[in-house]
Amino acid sequence: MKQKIEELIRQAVQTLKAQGVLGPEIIPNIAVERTRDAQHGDFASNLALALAKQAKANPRQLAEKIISALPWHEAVYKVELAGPGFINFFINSDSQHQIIRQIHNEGREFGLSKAGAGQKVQVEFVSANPTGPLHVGHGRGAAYGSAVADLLQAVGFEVQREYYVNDAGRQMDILAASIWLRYLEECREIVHFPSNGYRGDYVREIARDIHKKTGNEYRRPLEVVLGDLPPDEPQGGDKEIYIDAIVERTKALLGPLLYRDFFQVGLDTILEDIRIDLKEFGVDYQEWFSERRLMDDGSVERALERLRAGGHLYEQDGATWFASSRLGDEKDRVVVRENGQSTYFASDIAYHMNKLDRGFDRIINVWGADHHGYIPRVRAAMQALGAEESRLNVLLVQFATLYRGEEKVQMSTRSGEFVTLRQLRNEVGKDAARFFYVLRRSEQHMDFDLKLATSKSNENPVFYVQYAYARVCSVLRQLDEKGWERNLLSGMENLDLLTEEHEINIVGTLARYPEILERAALQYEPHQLIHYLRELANDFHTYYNAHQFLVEDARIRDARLNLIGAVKQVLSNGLGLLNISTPESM
RNA sequence: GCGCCCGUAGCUCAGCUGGAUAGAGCGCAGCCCUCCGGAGGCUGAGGUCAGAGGUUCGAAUCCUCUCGGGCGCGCCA
Repeated sequence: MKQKIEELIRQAVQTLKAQGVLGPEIIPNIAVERTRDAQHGDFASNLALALAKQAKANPRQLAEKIISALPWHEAVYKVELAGPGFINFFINSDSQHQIIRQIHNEGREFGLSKAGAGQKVQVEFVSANPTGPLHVGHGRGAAYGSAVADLLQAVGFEVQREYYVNDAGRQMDILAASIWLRYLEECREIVHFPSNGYRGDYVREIARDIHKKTGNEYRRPLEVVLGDLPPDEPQGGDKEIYIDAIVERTKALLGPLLYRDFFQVGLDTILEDIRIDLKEFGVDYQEWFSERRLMDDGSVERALERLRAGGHLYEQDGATWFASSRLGDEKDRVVVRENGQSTYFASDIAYHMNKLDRGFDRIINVWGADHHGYIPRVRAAMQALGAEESRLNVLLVQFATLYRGEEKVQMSTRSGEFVTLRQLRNEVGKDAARFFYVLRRSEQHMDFDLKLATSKSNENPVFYVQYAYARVCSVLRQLDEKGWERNLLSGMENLDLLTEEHEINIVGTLARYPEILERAALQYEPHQLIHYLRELANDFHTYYNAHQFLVEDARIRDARLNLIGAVKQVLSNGLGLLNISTPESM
C-alpha cells in the first residue's frame, strides 16, 4: 500500500514537471509514512514541505498542486491537505481488509521479504573466551546477535552464524594451569592457589573429573611445583608475573604432550558447556571457528605477509608493527612481539582476511561495548587487506548493569563470582530471558534486575504477548464447545462488517508487520519487533475487552474470527522469529 | 587528557533517522462484564526531552559548548 502511494506521488511529480510547475532539476525524496493519528488519514507525505524551498514555492500551494496532479486509485477515497502542507491519504476499508486475506493465505510466510536476496552475510557473536561458563553478561550478546541473524534471514539474506573460539593465548594457559593446581589438590596436596588464577567452582569440577579418570598420572612433587617462584601479590609480589611463572612451571613439569592433553580437556569441557548453553538458549551456530587453527595452518603468517607486501609493516624495538595509524587508527599496533610470538590482533587480522575470502557481502561483528577502542585497528586491517570498509559492520552491545533489587551485582569470571546464563534460564525460562534482553536498544545501557526478571509474574512483559496468543487459542476452543463451526469463506466475504474502531485499529497494526520486520532487520534493531508485538497484543486485549467475538450473528462472528485468526498468525510469526514460544494456554 | 555510548514521567525504557497534541510498562489514585481466560481493559495524576546556544517552515531527533553517568585508551585476550 505504501509503495502504491509512493508511486502515485511519483506520477504526480512527473506530471508537474511536464507542466513546468516543477523544474526538471528537482529530485524529490518521496517519503510516505503511516500516520499516528487517524484524523490524518492512513498515510501522509511531507513532500510539499520538503520541496518548498527547492521549488521556491509556498508549501501549502505546492501541496495543492501535487494533490490535483495525483492519478486516481481505487484504494484511495480521499486526499487532504493538512497543517503546514502535509498530504494525507485515506484508504478505503475494503483495501485495508485485504491484509487479513493475505495473512491467511501466506500463513507462516507472511511478513518475510526478499530485501536481502542474493546477499551472503555473516554474523559473529558471543565469542566469549572459553575460560568459564557463559554468564548473564554474555546473554545480551547472545540474544541480540541471534535475533539480528534471524531477522536478516527473514528478509532474505543468506546468513551464517559464527562463534570465534579464542582457544589460543595466555588466558587459556592460565586456565590450564588453574585446572592443574586444582588437580593437585585432588591428589591431596595443599597448594597455594594463585590470586590471578581462575577460581570458579567449574575449574575444580574439571580437575576432579580428570583425577577420577587418570588418577595421579599428572601429579608432580609439590616442592618442585611451587619451589623457587617469585612472590604472589598477597606476599608483596606481582600477580601477573606470578601467574606467568606458574604457567611456565606447569608446561615444564608436564612436558608439551601432557600439557597439551590437559589444556585440551579444559577447553573441550568448557566449550561443550557453552555449546549446550547456547543451543538451549535458542542459538544455532553454523560455525565454531578456532583461533588456534589460524595459527597452526599458517593463516596468521599469510595475513602478515600480505600486509608486508602492501608496505604496512615495519620493525622497531625488536617487534613487528602494523602501521595502522596511517589508516585511521590512533597509533600503530604490534603484531609480532619481541619474543617472536604473534599477538591476538595478528590472529584477528588473519581471521578477518579469512572472512573476506569466504565471500561474505556483509560481515557483522557483535561486540561488547568495552571493545569499541578495537574497531579502528580492525577497520585499518580491512583496508590494508584491500577490502571495502563498508563490508564490515561492528555492532556494539552496551553492558547490562546487574541489580538484585537495589543492590548492584559485581561479576568477574576470574574470581568466580558471577550469575551464569544457565542459572538465569533455569529461573525465568528461555522465553522471558530472551525477551528481556532484546527489549532494549542495543546501544542503550540497561539495568537488569535479576529479582524482577526472575519474578515469574505479570511484571514480565513476555507474558503479556504470549497471553494474547493464548487468548485467541482459547476463543477458538470455546467455539467448539458452543457447538458452532467456523466458516472461513463466509468470514472473508463479510470482512466489511468489521467497522468497530478497535477492529479498524487492529487491521492497521497487522498491515504494518512486514514493514516493521524489514526495518528491524535492516537497522539491526530487534527491539522494534518486540515493541510492535506488544502493540499488537495491546490492540487485541483492548478489542477483547470491548467486544464479544462469539456472537449469534454468524457473519459477524466469522469475520471477527478471521480477524483474530490473523492476529494469532502474526503473533506466532513474530515470536517464532525471536525464538520465543507460543503456548496455547498458560 | 583523548575517544566511543548514553542522559526523555517517581523507576525501567520507546519515540519509525527532521514532522502534526512527546508515548508505553511498573508504581500511585479510581473504575470494569453472573457474558469468549482479570497474567486483561478503561480513566486520572505525573514532562523545562540534562542545560545553553545554533541550523529551518518545523528539533527529543542534526551541529557546537557545558554538566552528569558508563566504557575504552598494553609487545593482555
